[in-house]
Amino acid sequence: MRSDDVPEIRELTLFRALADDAFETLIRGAYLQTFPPTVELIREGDSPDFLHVLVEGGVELFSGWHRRETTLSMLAPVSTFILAATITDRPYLMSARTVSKSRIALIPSEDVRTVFDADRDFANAIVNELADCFRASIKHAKNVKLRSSVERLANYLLCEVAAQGGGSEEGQITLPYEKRLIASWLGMTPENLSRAFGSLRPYGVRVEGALVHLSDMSSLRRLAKPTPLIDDPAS
Amino acid sequence: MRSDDVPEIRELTLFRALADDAFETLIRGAYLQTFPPTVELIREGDSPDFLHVLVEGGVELFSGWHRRETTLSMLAPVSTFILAATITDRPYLMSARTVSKSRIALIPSEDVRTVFDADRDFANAIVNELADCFRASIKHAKNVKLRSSVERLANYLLCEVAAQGGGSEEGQITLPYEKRLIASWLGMTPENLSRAFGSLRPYGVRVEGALVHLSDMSSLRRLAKPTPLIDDPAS
DNA sequence: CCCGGCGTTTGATAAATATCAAGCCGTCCA
DNA sequence: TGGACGGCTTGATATTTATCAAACGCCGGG
Repeated sequence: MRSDDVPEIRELTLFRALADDAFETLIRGAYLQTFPPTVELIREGDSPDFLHVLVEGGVELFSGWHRRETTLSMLAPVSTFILAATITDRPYLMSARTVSKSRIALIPSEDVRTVFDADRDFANAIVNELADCFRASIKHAKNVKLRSSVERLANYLLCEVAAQGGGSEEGQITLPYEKRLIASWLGMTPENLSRAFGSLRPYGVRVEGALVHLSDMSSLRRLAKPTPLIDDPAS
Repeated sequence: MRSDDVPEIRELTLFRALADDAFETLIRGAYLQTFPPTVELIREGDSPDFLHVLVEGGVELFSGWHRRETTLSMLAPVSTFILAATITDRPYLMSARTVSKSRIALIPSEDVRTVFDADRDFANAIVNELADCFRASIKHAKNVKLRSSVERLANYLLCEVAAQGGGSEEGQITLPYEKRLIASWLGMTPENLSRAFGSLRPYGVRVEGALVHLSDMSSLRRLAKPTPLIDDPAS
């Protein structure tokens, strides 16, 4: 790894509390690599050689089964991925591909396990990260099992407008990636996402390419019935 | 806690490697309680006062949203639950209720966090438990998002027959709990589960109450197309 | 022993979602 | 600059799944 990349990694929540020598162990065998879009980084079923840390760009976690495919997570910097597989040394459950040009740190799994055993702060950070991933996954399952596709889209839009700093009555968001990915993450086909946008029109949702205008968020909220126990990524 | 209950707890994977004094800290404030069936133990949104350990019986983890409800996990002894909420001290994402008479150990969350910080073996066990929960949740999401309800049922039956020690060509299983719970876990209505059983008849599936006979598992397997990355609880 | 309740099944129907097909519209590349 | 490609939309249709209603049967309580 280039030495001027190191401070950047050091700043990540996962590594901030780490003792210097433990950190040194981790990065000794680590790479920081840049990938173009749509590169498959990981194939589900393979063994976890490296813990991955997305430093810049975007990554999709997805899974396939007999001609079907679904997106399970969209990652933004800074996130680790396949932490659970790394820690327990079991095969990946998801594949990963870049959605845009991305910089990714690759840390040998064995080193992660070594430092995990030796450094309590690191172990602590790992556990918190894992717990967050678990909770996110539960929320995802609840979203899919409890709501219709229109309801999922409505809630997605409300989450995005909050994240992108819109008002509480109207707002505007730019979809952060292709609609087909949003559709797949929300558990529907692209055609269905289009139609779902259409059926949100009476609730003040207007789409122009990647731009979405929300002109009546109260009414949208009445339809979406958001709850922190599904929709709040921080809760 | 009654002193003759202690050895039983001590045997659990989570506590086996634990130093004596650390274990003592955990046990000091703990209860072991017996609950009748259908008691609501935890309500989603509440704060995690206790880590729960199911010692005997059965527990359903479920979640509701506006008149809808879904089962996210069925627990058999010995399992912990709401570990993630306990560790990160955030509200429960799921409710829990007993499905049968159950004995459950309740360990104050604060004690769990204290021992977690002090004892490396315990931290290690916690992380493995968490990683397993996370992976199970991912598998659940994949199952729901990638397969139809008939496919989910077919795979469920194959999992059960393997767990209950059936052969590889034919076998018989007894459903471990009410069909409505299985339906809810598989993400369908009870009516639909009935019909799904019906459409598996040509694949050698015959139902008699809680007994299910599988007379042509090869054909069932061709339909189900099981994969360890969704169906193997141990992988 | 009979009764009532609840879980289950079955049927009829409706709603949600996917599939197939075609056309549109950008972008990228030759 | 023309064209090819991929993503998006729209329409028609098929499939999947849910809902509503009724009947059955098991099981526990009076």
